Amino acid sequence: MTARVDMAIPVQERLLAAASRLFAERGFAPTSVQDIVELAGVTKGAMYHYYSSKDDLLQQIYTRLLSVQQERLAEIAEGPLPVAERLREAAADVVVSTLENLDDAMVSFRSIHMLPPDRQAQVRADRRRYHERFRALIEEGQAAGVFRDDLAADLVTHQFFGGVHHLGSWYRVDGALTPQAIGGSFAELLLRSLQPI
Amino acid sequence: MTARVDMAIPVQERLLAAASRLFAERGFAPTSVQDIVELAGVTKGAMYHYYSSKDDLLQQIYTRLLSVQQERLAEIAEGPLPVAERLREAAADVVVSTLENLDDAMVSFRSIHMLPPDRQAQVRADRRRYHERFRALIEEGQAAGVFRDDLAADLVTHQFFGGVHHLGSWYRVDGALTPQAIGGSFAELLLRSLQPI
DNA sequence: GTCACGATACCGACTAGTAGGTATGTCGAC
DNA sequence: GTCGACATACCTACTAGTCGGTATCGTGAC
Repeated sequence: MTARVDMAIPVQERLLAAASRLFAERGFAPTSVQDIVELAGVTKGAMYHYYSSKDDLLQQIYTRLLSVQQERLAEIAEGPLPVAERLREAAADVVVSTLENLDDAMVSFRSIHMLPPDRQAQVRADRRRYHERFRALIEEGQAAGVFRDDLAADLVTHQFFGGVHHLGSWYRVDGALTPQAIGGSFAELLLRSLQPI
Repeated sequence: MTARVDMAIPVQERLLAAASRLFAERGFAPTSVQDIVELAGVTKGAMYHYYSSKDDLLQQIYTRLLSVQQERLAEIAEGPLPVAERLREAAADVVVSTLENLDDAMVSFRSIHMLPPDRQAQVRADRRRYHERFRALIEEGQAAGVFRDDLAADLVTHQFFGGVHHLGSWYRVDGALTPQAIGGSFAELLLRSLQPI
């Protein structure tokens, strides 16, 4: 089982990648630390050298993804384009970045409740900030009159991110649709649904 | 811990309700059979008398929800209304029925991969049929020219059900929004995004 | 009416195995 | 010689599921 491991990649990264893969495939609880270290081609000693616990691995996965997405959203949201175009770009981008980090994303979306309550709270707070930044774009467009305002921005955001969270349960890497195509379609759906009456 | 249990409700139902609650809250794997029987106010003997395994409980929860939703969708889809109205009703209804069975729904959406592969396949097949029935409504509308047809019906369906699956992570029973209001808004978003250009 | 008797409903102690985590050992670089 | 980077051996807690047993119920004979 330790055969096909690329030993050039640092042990820390191999462990995190292995954990992400297995957590995404089977879920957090049913994946044993033993499974992870075998896939990474090391032993438990190595894992507990770099990470303090199984929970720690989960949190690192979560943090890694969210920091990437938060950065990209901030850059787009603060850009110079009109609000409708910024929202379109932000929507398409979160789809693409989710699909490009699908293991991490699936784990993040499905396994938060496996963290101890305090870690969980922090994670939720981070995600909430992300959600609010996105929602603010919609509200900005509503205030400017370019989006219909008879639908709560919060609800629209939840509905949209639901679609994003759900990507992992149907997207196939070898399928016909590229991440960019899906992102474009999702963004179009969102923009269209916000078009004033 | 066996204090607040309504002993009038049959043991089988109490067990299923307890399992659904706990699986929804903590996930399948981290919930022990002991937790379930304590919440239901019985012992393991009772549980293994009515159910063959922990997996069996999960499958019963799944089946219970899907059969309800499948029936309701079929009734609506075969109704006499114009296709746009049938889609609106179906969309709103799945939101309402999901929120009315939120524990079951969360478990179904999050814990399929905990079932043994053969059970899992059957469950996926059932869900796929549901998905396809819904998608057929969209395709019918596209063929009739009342929906735009430059977006794949499959993609639209996935995006919409993503929003439905995600309901459990933000909906609060004591919140301001009723299930009907949310269903109405979701349906409006969907219909709007399908409006011809 | 009551008694025998078989079935159903349920109890709770037990087991075999697995899990996360730790303690200690090895070894090469500097 | 000591420090980082791992390996190996092991501990303890906990889990799903089993099993022998009991209590209650339904029912038919008399």
